[in-house]
Amino acid sequence: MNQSMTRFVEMLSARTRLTAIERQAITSLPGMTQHLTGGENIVRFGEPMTSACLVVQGFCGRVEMASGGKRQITAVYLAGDMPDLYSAFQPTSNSTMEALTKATVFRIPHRELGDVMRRYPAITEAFTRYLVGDAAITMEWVTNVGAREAVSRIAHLYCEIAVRLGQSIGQRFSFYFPILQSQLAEITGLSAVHVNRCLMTLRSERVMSIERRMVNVLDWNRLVEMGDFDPGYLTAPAPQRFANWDPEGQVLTEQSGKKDGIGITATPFFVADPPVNS
Amino acid sequence: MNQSMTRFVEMLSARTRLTAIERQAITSLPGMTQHLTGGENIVRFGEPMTSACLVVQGFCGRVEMASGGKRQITAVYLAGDMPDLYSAFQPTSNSTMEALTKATVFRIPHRELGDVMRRYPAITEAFTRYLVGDAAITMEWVTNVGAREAVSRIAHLYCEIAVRLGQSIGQRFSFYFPILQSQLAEITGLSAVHVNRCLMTLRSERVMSIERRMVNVLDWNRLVEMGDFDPGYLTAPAPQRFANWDPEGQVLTEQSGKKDGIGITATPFFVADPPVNS
DNA sequence: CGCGACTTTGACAGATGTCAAGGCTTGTGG
DNA sequence: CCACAAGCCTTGACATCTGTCAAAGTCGCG
Repeated sequence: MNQSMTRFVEMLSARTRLTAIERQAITSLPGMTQHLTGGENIVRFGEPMTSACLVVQGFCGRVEMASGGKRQITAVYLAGDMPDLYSAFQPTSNSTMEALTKATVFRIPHRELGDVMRRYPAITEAFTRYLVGDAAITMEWVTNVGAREAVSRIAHLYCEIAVRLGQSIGQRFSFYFPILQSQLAEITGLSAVHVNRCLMTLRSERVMSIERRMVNVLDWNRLVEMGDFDPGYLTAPAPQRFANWDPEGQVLTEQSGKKDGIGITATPFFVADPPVNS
Repeated sequence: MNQSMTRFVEMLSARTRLTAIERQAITSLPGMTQHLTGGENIVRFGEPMTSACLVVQGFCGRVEMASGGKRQITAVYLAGDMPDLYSAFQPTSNSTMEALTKATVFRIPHRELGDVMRRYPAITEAFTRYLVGDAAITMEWVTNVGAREAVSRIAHLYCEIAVRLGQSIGQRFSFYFPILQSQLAEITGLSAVHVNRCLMTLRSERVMSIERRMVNVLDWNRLVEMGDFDPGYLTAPAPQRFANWDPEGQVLTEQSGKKDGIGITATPFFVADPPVNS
């Protein structure tokens, strides 16, 4: 669990400057580990929710049903993602979430998330920015599915996953992404057969290949080009922070952040309960 | 401007319980009115932003470019929407926003938005829930473009717009939605010619017709069915609220909310600056 | 009244979907 | 360790939807 939680905190930190205390408050959030088999539902559409989950291992996704039983996967979540963080703000599920592969999730009660947001306003901020980042990905998916042709859509997806996994290093590299071709079809809005044809094309052109669930990128530049991929939507230029902004304009270091542990700093927006030191 | 601002506050209130004071704090946000012609850019991709805008009149949208100059509209915003509220949290534009028709927007400086969020934690919450709602729409668009065939996509879009405009009353009704067929094509990921063919089908089957930019819904049930439309994603079941939660479990009325005007209530999460009464 | 911007139509091309069969992997049980 | 079964991948033939191109028709604005 630890590693995925660390990853989650890193993603938050990429958009919001968090102190060590705040980071730890997130890391030590309690929850319940749950193991899932591929295809198993995590939450169903319309259900009331009382917890949000962190993906610890494996891959999860959101699925929407269209008429004729056609399925559309509208989001994919990797280890370290928190797919339904939104539910902490709106506790009714607005789509079905399922494990795309064998997966482990860590369910954190909304109550705990609420507590931590109340104690640390910067964490609320961080969550909101995380949601903003998520929305940017979804928007890019609209473009992917709406404006690119088949091979591009698939190439784009693999580019995105590679970057999100932090694996896109150099021209050639491999990563584990055990998604079925039928699921790729549901992601890209294509038929499974056509996905297969596209993968064959990518393979025969020495751009990428898939062997026993491992994705081998053979020519990253080419893949990026074919996928019309610009990673800009995955990152924020610089981390921000409103809460507890240092009055002197001095950047909060992990040092100065630690002050939160002893008392209230200069300009708190929240009246913080004293942080619990586990 | 007033009417669209009221609409915005209503949309916030649908998801977050706001007091009269808080609502007024939003309503009286200062800004600058700006008039735009159809096709004109509001913000370009990647630009730093210092304000967010409320759509006062007309229709705006986000546009992403794919290779070969193909454009995809990933979101449409109506009067009362705040298309780039996200920028208050992440002040770099992540897509180009343009006026889809002649439009008027009201630009509110981030500074002011930040102020109001700082003073009223419930407003921060409300903004976050608004962003969550926006994301739900975007996700539905992925499904629309990825999993439905041409006529359905178009029908679905019109259903969504009708509901968002609050115009879907009864079996037959009309509303003004002056979008070009070429823009419809950019929204649905189809070619303009094919959009035309689909519109002709809808017309000949007496489901809906378009006359001089007015959309006439002739058979709402049928349109909903053809569009595979379920309005669930547009609404939240019940408004929520964390901030200043009444300790007795008593519901905040506009009365009790007014207490905020005089001082700090029992369990504030924020140390509020005294609200400014304009 | 005339021009420019949209819409409408037709003919044709191309991309992607569907159906169906056969070949591989992978995991399980003997 | 082998054999089998189930699920997944691959391929081919063919159908269909949607895109492209081009021209004519319509609407609205100056």
